[in-house]
Amino acid sequence: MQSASDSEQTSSEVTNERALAILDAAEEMLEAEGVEALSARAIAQRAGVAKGLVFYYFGSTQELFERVLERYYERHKASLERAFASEGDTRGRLHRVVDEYLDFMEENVTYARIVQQQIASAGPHMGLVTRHLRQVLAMTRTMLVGITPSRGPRSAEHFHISLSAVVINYFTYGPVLLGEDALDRRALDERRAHVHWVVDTWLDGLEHHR
Amino acid sequence: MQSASDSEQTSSEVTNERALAILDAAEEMLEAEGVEALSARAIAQRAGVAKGLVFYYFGSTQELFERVLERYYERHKASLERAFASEGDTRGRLHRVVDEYLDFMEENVTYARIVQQQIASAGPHMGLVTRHLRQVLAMTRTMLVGITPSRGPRSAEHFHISLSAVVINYFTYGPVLLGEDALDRRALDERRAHVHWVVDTWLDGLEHHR
DNA sequence: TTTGCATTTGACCGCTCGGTCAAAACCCTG
DNA sequence: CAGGGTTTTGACCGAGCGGTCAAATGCAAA
Repeated sequence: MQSASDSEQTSSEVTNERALAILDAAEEMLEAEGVEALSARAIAQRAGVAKGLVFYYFGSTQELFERVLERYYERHKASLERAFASEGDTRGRLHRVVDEYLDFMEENVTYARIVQQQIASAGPHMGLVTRHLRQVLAMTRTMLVGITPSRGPRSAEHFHISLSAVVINYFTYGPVLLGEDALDRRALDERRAHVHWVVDTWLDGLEHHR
Repeated sequence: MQSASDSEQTSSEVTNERALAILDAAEEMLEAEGVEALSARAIAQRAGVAKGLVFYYFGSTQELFERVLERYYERHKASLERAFASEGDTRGRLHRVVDEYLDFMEENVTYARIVQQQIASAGPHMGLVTRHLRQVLAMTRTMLVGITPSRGPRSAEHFHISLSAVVINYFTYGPVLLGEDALDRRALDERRAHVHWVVDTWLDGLEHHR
């Protein structure tokens, strides 16, 4: 096989066994220790592999990190598309999207953290993150067409930012403001009810405004 | 004068001229280069001072960073308290709080970034950030008493998280999703209108629910 | 002027980082 | 078995980091 570092460019799969081990190790460390604990040495050790192999397969730690982000995003996208494709009126579909979004975040709090962190710090992976987030925005936009005006303070863009803020920030701010049990089952269900209430209130407000 | 590193503990002022220069330099660098560019060397150079002085006055780079955070927070708090203290009914006061919040964020985007970053990365200054954010939550809570139920999905806690999410995230996600001009005067005014609409819709919904 | 303390300096230490690379190990084919 | 490409290793490099500290400087009181 060729040195893998130049054999793929976009979001193609990592097939090689060792490369996958490295990728998994990186993701595990990210979940367990946080992004600042990541280093080629530590990842290699966790994967049971020599440090050089990280660079052999991924070229640089940055590229490795991007592959981890890609994997997260693929799951995120698949999860949302499922909900977007569902049947019913906009209100019902929107509730399903929100549920899917919340489900995903429950199981991937780390993803929420990384994205917020990258955005807030203008980190080195902004290009990737930008591309991803804009695709999600595009989904929301097509879904809200006909419901929201195309410009102004009630445009789909504003709702998208607000809604994803309401969803995502709970997972980062919640534990800080309410204590660690903010991510308990009970608390999460309560938050879910809150988000659904927010969605309904907004939709009512939008209808009323027309 | 005593070695300043142990002369103060909480949020007391930095009076010394050189210490202030260092503090200002740190804040400037934070605004200009981002948090990862911060280093004792770089800050000292920008302040026109030897590196050792940073440790002489602040003990460690961590403590220096905390002082920068403190200063931001003092301004934030002062800004919000002004609005909370205003006259009128809850709706009017809430709009004033939101306006003040938006004004503050416009002028201190860096603060928004740092806080989000610390929270998202469980950074080394979580204790400080937690203390600050909880004080702000306490303000919101007292303001919404009688309007929101004390528990459940429409509690003041949920609204606080949602509202501050809607306010703050625009400054971090906006430029990513809508392009750099998301922070233009025009775009910011539009966002302001959106946030006010959100507040009104929520208050209407809350009244309707009682 | 001398003494003593507070302030200021920057060379220096130990450490970790990302990344390189020559050599070793592995593996398939002739 | 021999040869040759691929994969894997880990010592090594230069750079930057936070932090220390002995020495230099400034300064005010005796």
